[in-house]
Amino acid sequence: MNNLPTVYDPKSVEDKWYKYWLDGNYFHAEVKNGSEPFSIVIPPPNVTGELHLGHALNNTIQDILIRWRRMQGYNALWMPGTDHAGIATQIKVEAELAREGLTRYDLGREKFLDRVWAWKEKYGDRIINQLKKLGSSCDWERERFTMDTGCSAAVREVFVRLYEKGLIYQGHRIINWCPHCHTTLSDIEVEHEEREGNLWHIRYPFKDGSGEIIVATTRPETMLGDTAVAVHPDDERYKGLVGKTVILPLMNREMPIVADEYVDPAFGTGAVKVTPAHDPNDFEIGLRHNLPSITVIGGDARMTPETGKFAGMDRYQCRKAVVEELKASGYLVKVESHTHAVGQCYRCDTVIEPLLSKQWFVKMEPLAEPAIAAVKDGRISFIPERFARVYLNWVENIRDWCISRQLWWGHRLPVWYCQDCGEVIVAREEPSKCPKCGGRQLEQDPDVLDTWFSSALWPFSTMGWPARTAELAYYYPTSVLVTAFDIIYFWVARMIFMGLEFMDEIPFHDVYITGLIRDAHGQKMSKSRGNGIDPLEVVDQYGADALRLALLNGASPGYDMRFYTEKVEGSRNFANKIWNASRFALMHLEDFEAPEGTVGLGWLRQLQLEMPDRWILSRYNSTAHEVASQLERYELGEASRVLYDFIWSELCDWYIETVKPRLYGKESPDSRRAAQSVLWYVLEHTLRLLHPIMPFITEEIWQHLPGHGESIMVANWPEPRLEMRDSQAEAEMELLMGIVKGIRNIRAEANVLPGKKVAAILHAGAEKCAVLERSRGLLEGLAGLESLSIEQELLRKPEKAMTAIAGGVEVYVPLAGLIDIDKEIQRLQKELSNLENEVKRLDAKLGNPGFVRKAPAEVVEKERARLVEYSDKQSKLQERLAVLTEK
RNA sequence: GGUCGCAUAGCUCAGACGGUUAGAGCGCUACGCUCACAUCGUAGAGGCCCUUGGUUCAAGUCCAAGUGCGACCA
Repeated sequence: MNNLPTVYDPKSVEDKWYKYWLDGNYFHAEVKNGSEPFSIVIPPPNVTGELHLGHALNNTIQDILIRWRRMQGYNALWMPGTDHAGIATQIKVEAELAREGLTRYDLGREKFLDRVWAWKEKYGDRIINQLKKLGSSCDWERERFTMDTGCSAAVREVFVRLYEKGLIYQGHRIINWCPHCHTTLSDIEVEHEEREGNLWHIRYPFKDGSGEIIVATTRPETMLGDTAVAVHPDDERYKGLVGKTVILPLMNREMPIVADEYVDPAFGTGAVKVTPAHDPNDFEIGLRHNLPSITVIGGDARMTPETGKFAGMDRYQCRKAVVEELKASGYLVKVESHTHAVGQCYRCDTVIEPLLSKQWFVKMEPLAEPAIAAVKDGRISFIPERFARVYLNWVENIRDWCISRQLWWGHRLPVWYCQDCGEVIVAREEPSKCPKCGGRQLEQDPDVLDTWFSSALWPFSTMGWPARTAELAYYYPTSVLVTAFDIIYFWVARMIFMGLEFMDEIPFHDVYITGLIRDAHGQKMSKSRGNGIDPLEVVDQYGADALRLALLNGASPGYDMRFYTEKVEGSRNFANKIWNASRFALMHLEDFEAPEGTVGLGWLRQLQLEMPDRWILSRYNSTAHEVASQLERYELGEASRVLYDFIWSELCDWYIETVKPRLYGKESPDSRRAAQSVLWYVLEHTLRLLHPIMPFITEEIWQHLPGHGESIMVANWPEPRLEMRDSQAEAEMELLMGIVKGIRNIRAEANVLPGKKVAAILHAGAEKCAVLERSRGLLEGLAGLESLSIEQELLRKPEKAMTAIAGGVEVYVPLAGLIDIDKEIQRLQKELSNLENEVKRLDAKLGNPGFVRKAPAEVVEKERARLVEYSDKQSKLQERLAVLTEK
C-alpha cells in the first residue's frame, strides 16, 4: 500500500465514498422495535437558496451527532427536506420575471405558481446536492418539502382544528404591512432599527378659541387620520382640558381630547395625537374611547382619497408637504431631532406601515402555556442553557400571531366565503356548497399562510401526521434540534407549541443553538457586504473534511465564530497529517494479519508490549473517553481538538517516532509484531473516533487497513477501556520525553546540526537508571546520540558540557569547542531564577497553616511533591552553576 | 430603557468541578528536504488572564461594581 500519494487528495475520494454509502443504504433508517431511536429533523433550507456557511455548520453538527449515534448502535434517523420559504421565494421569482419585463399580475396566479414550482425544482435539488457534498448522512428516501402533499394536508388539518377550537380567528386590527412585498407580516418579521428622525411639535387649536394644545409626533403625515388627542389622566398640565374639542389643522376636523393611561407624560409635550388606523397603540386608545378610524395611507404606501389634496402622494412626499403646510399656516411650533426605532421588513428592508386590516390570527395564550411549562420543567433543554431564558422571555410575552399573507406562493388558507350569504367556511377539503344557505358560489380566501406555520409542524408533518404512523410512534419526539439563535422565535418556539398541541408531546428533547459565522474581521456575512464565503468553493479547494473540522475549530455552542482560510488550511494540513501517518502505518503493515472480529483486550495483552506501546494505548483510551464525554456535552469543538492533539502530538510526534526502529526490523520479530499490532489498533480505533467529524478521509484510510469491514460509518463506536490506562508507562514516557527535549534544546542552543550525533551522559538514581536503561535505544534515536552513558555514580562531572535537568535526571551533553560558557551560565541562571520563584511560592503556600489545614490532603500532597521536585532541580542547577563559574 | 453575552500571547480562540511554572493554532525567530508527511520536523521568543473591590487556605476560574464591545427585546 506504499503507492498512496504523499498528499491527500479529497477530490478523488469524496464522491466515491458518498456514492458507496448511498449504495449501501447506510443512511436509511427504518422503524425497528427493540432498537433505541435517535432522530433529528433537519432545519429545512429555503428553496431560494444556496448553501452558505451557516448551513454548512448546522449540517456538520447534525451529521456528527447522527453518525456518532449510528455508530453507537442507535437507530439513527436524520429526516431531510426543504422549505418553500413564501416571501423569500416569491421575491426571487418576481425578480426573475422583472428581468423579462413582467410582473406576477401579467402571468396571473396559476401561471405564476407554475413558475415558482419550476424554480423550486431547480433550486431545491441544488441545495440538497450541496448538502450531500458536505457528507450529510440524511435519509434521502424520506426527503420532504413543506408544500408536498403530506405537509400540506397537515397544514390544513392544523388550521381546521385550531379554528374549530377557537384558536384561529379573523380580526380587524393594526397589522404590519410591507408596502414593497405587499403583504402583512407577523410582529417578529419586523426588524427594528434605530434611525435619526425628527419630533415635530404641532399646534392643535381648541374649537372654542380658548387656546391650543401642542402635540409631538414622529410621523406628521399620519395627522391626516387623527381622530383625537390624548393626555395622561394624572397629568396636571392638561387636567382641565380633557373633554374639550380641538380642530385638526389642515383637515378642519373636530375631535376630542381624551385621557388615557397609555400616554407617557415625559415624552414630547405629554400630549399625543391619536391615529387609530395607523398605529397599534393609537388603535387601542381608539377602542377604549370609541374613536373612529380613518385610513389615510393605503397598501401601496400612498395617501388615500380621505386625505383630500394629499391623496396619491407617497407617504414621505406627503410628510414633506404636510410639514410645509403646517409651517406656512403657523401650526408648526418646532422641530427637534430625535432617534427612534423604525420597523423594517425582514426580507426587503422596506419601512413597515402599520395598517388597519382584517386578517387571520392564531390566539397564542392557550398554546403558549404548555410551551412555557415544557422548558421550565426541563422536558426540553437548551444548549447553552441561557437560550431557555431568551425563549421564555418571548413566549411569556407572546401576542397573537398574524398568519395570513397576501402572497401567492404558499399554503392557501382553507377558508371559503359564500357569496350568497357571507358564511365563512373552514374545511379540510374544498366544499361544494355553502352549509348554511346551500349556495354554490363559494370563493376561497386568496391569502396564503405564513411560511412558518408549516415549518412549525415539521417534526411531525414529515413523519406522516395526521396519520398515526409507525414513524411518529417510534422517532417522535426527536432527540435534538440543531439551529441558529435567530430563529428561536420563528421556528423553535412554534414547533414546541404545535408539537404539544397536536402530538401532546414535545417535538425534541434538546435544542442545540449555534452562533453566527462571521468573516475574518468579525463582520456578519451578507450579500450586500460581499464578504460571504461559498462553502462549496471551500470543499472544492480543501475538501469537505477540512471544512467540517474548520467549522468546529474554536466553535462553542451558542457563540459566534470567525471563519478564515487559515483555519481551513490548518484543517487540511491535519487531514494530510493523518493521511501520511496512515501511509506510514500501511507501509509497515503489509505482512500484518488483523485479528478476526472484535478485538478484545486479550489480543493486546498476549503481545510483548513495550513501554511506548502501553503508553500510547493508555493515551488512546483517555482520548476515547474524553472525546465521548465532550460529544455528550455537545462540545463538538472540544471533541475535535482532543482528537487533533492526540493524533498529531502523541500518535505522530512520539509514538510513531518510537516505533520506527522496531518496524524497520532493527529489534526482535516479537517487538516488531507488537509495534505493528498496536499501531494498527490505535490507528484503526482513532479513525473510528474521528469518523463522525471527518467522514471521508477516515473511510478512505480505513478501507486500506487490514481487517476493515464494510464501511467505517457502520463500524462500532469504540468504547474506552479505562483499564488500559497505565500510569507507570505514562510516567516513564514522560521522563523519556523530558530528557529528549532537554537534549534537543541543548543541541539547538549550541547550533548542532540535526544530522550530527552527540554524546550524552545521564546521572540518576538506581530506579531511574533502570528505566532509562530499558529505553536506551529510544533515547539514542530520538535525541540523535552517538553514545549514551547512564550513571548512578558520577564521580567526575563533565566539564565542557551543557546541562539539563529533566524529571530528576541530570543530563550532560559534552560539547567541547561548541560551548560558550557564558551563554550556558546565562541559560542555566534563567532557568534557576524561574525555579527559585516557584520554590518560594510553594514554600509560602505550604507554610500557610490555613492551606495545610483546609485544602484537601491530595492537593497538599501534590504541592509537597512538587516542592521536593523543584528544590531538587534547583540544587542540581546551583551545583552545576558553581562548577561552571569556578572555571 | 430592559435582558443577555463577551474581554486570556501580535491575531483567532481553549481553559467543565476554584489548586497546572496559564495552553493551542496561525503569525514571528533560528536551524533542517533525517527512508510517513516541507500541507513537514526541531528548538525558541511572546502573557499586570480589562479595572477595582470582595468571598476563600487558594481566583484567569466564584460574587459585586466599573469600563469597553456585541446581541436580543422595547
